[in-house]
Amino acid sequence: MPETPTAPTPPRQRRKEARPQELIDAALELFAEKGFAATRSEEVAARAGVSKGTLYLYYPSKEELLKAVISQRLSSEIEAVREYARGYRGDCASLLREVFTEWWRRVFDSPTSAVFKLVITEVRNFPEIAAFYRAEVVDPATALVGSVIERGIASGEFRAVDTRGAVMSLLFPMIMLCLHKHSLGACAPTLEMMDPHEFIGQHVDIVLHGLRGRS
Amino acid sequence: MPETPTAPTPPRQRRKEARPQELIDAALELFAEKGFAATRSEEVAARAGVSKGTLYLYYPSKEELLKAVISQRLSSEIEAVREYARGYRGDCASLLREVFTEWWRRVFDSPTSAVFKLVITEVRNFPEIAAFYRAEVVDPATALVGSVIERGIASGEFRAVDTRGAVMSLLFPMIMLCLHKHSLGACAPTLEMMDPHEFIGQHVDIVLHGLRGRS
Amino acid sequence: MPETPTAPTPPRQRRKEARPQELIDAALELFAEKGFAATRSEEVAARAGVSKGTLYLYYPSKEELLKAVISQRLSSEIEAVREYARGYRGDCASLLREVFTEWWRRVFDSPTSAVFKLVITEVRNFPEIAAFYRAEVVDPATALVGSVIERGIASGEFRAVDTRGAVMSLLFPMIMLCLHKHSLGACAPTLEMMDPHEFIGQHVDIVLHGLRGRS
Amino acid sequence: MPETPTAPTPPRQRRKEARPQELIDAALELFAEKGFAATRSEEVAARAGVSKGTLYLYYPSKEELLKAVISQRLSSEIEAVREYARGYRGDCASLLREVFTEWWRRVFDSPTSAVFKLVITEVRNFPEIAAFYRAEVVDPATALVGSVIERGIASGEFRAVDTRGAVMSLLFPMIMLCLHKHSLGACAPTLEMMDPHEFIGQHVDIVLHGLRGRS
DNA sequence: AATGAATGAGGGTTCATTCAT
DNA sequence: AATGAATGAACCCTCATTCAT
Repeated sequence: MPETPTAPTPPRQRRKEARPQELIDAALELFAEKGFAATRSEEVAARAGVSKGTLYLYYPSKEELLKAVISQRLSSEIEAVREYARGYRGDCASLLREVFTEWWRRVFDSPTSAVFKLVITEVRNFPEIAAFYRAEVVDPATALVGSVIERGIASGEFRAVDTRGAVMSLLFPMIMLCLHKHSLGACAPTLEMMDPHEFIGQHVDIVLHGLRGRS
Repeated sequence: MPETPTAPTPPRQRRKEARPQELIDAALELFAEKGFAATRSEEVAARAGVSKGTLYLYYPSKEELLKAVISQRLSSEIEAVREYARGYRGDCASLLREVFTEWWRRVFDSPTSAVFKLVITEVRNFPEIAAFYRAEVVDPATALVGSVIERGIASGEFRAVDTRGAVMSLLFPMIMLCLHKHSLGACAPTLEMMDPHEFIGQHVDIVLHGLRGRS
Repeated sequence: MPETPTAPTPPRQRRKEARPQELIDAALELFAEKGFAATRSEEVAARAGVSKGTLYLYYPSKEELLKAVISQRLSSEIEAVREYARGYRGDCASLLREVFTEWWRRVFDSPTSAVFKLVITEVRNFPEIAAFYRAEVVDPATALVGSVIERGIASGEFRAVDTRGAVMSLLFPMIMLCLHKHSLGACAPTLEMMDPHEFIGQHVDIVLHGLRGRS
Repeated sequence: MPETPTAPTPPRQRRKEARPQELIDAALELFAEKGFAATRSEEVAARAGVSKGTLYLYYPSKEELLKAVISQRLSSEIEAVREYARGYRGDCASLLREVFTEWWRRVFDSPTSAVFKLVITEVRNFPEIAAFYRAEVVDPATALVGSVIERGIASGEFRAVDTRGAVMSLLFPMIMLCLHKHSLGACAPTLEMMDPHEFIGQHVDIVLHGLRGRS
């Protein structure tokens, strides 16, 4: 009796392979919402649709699950940015405007936005996370954006500001947007809040505008 | 006999007046460092130099202590800003530049900087904090900064951007600076980081510059 | 090698069905012996042969365990009396003598005897227990015994005494017997104490005798 | 400046001497109401109108206070009964009827009624109380009432019942009345309850009536 | 592989007792 | 003598983790 060729993996089988991702997704939601310490591992399992014991079949402890959550999410995003920047051709401002409006808008809408809250919240308790985050996220991002701005300064397109500060001026509000989405923004409809996607565009515009011209 | 080798219990001190502030200070440090849930109430007591039981003489529960920490710290800062803005005479950009460089630098250097991390981290677990923070901090701050920018737009000093977004562009990096100080920034010496005080100045400068001229 | 000297933890047993009753039995013994407040929940668990945590798998709090102890024990006895009285045919005095000598002797010998001490001791702290006990035990018992005595008075078999008082004269010593068993009687062999079973018979005899004849 | 001769002891002075009794009274009320373990020593002090520390000036521990409560109350009652019986002249039934109706009614109305609940509740936790109560209360009372009944049997006034049981038939309801007053009776107005004073009279009447005549 | 009953260390909170004032 | 702030052992309950099924 041949299997239907269009369903190569029966549901049960597929389930099993999907478990780690389902657990990570559930954990990210809950850790970001309530904090790592305040989240019970049974809740994570329940949200992933499995029992408490099953969680421990995939991750040896709650702490390892946390590390997996952070590294797995960030790793895929890092790869996405690399891909992005690699193929880019154009001037400095355009690249920045492009990356920010495209990449950050996607990140803001995705579960990855929650990772920033998680990192902010838990780095001090887990040094490994600090090391990983700095090496894999902060440093590459700073280097990428920083080099673009430096090129802009060298070409006279931008004023001679402190590059590191300019990077912060550009990036910090992006991160804050993600943090806000998962903290105050999740508590009740914030009235006086500009639409996040539009804000990203306006913010990049204001900062790039502010970088131009004579100092 | 150089000194008594047995000092089992330091002499009890009766310091009813000073305790609440000492407990709040200790709690803010620890809550911001490890998170509310991961901080043991005994640690807070120990850092304040009292025993576990004494904490409960002043605050009926760990949760009430948290609320006291947040409201007490913010209340005094709110009062400070009010004082600041009340007596101010000058143009829009000057006011903003003044407030930001003076007030935010002071906040960044003070323990209050930790409150932002605490709020971001815990609002979703404690609705009361959300309500308080929105009513006492977010709304007044947005209104204050927003009205200044609107006046700038009305007078033609600024471009006609979305005011709410401009407020975010200005404020978000200030908050991120505070968050960073108590998360990644506290883990190890960050190499590629501009000096916070200088960054505040440069950031206000860039944004205000970016707000000027034709759209 | 006679036996393994290290038996650190007895093997875990999964006995979901039997646990509730075992916990209730252990709790009744200890609550009656030491009082509710003076009994540690860990003691109850230990006497039931489980760990502290297991207790809370079955009862959400010590207080709920107390309520379960009382209602479970009394409910089954109430059913027994109903059964008893339902099928009875005979004169008043005979019914009373029968019920008392049979039913009370059985109760006295059973763990249920301890419930009376528990109720006396804890009603004032737990209003729910008062309501339950009055509705399910006091009122039905008073009604049952009272109606029998009233029939006796109506038929001229008994003197015209106050029925409610006669009920008390009959029942109070039964309850006191149970209380005594779990208080002074449990402290050391009471010398001058008539055998409880014989006392029940003699007491019913004396009171019924005392109810007869002219007033 | 002469003092008023009608107030030889100024209020403060009088207060100090009255303290032990006030503390005992407060403790009896609270211990009987909530149980020894569930009563906080600060509550006792507060009800006696003093501070926590003052309690420990008069009694070295909560347990010693409990013992003082019980022995002090009972000692004075014991003395009262001795006084009563010493001077009595009359037949057996009359003595019993007299003692019961007079003495028990007074006890029922006084705070002493609470001591019975306290003894029942706490004997098993405090062996000293058991010894004291047995030696000073149970044994003398049993002996006194028992000897009267035995004289009644010897004279043919009573049937040849078991004396110890007859004592129990007489006394148990008196004690139950006291227990009830401080447990269920204190929770809400018990509807179907005969007036205690009248019940005492009727009960003695029924039992003495039941003891008479041929067996 | 999956489950969920069982465990027990750990943490929040209470309260008897002490002691500086 | 009186107070009440301070202490810390003890207790209720939770939850990460284990393991019998």
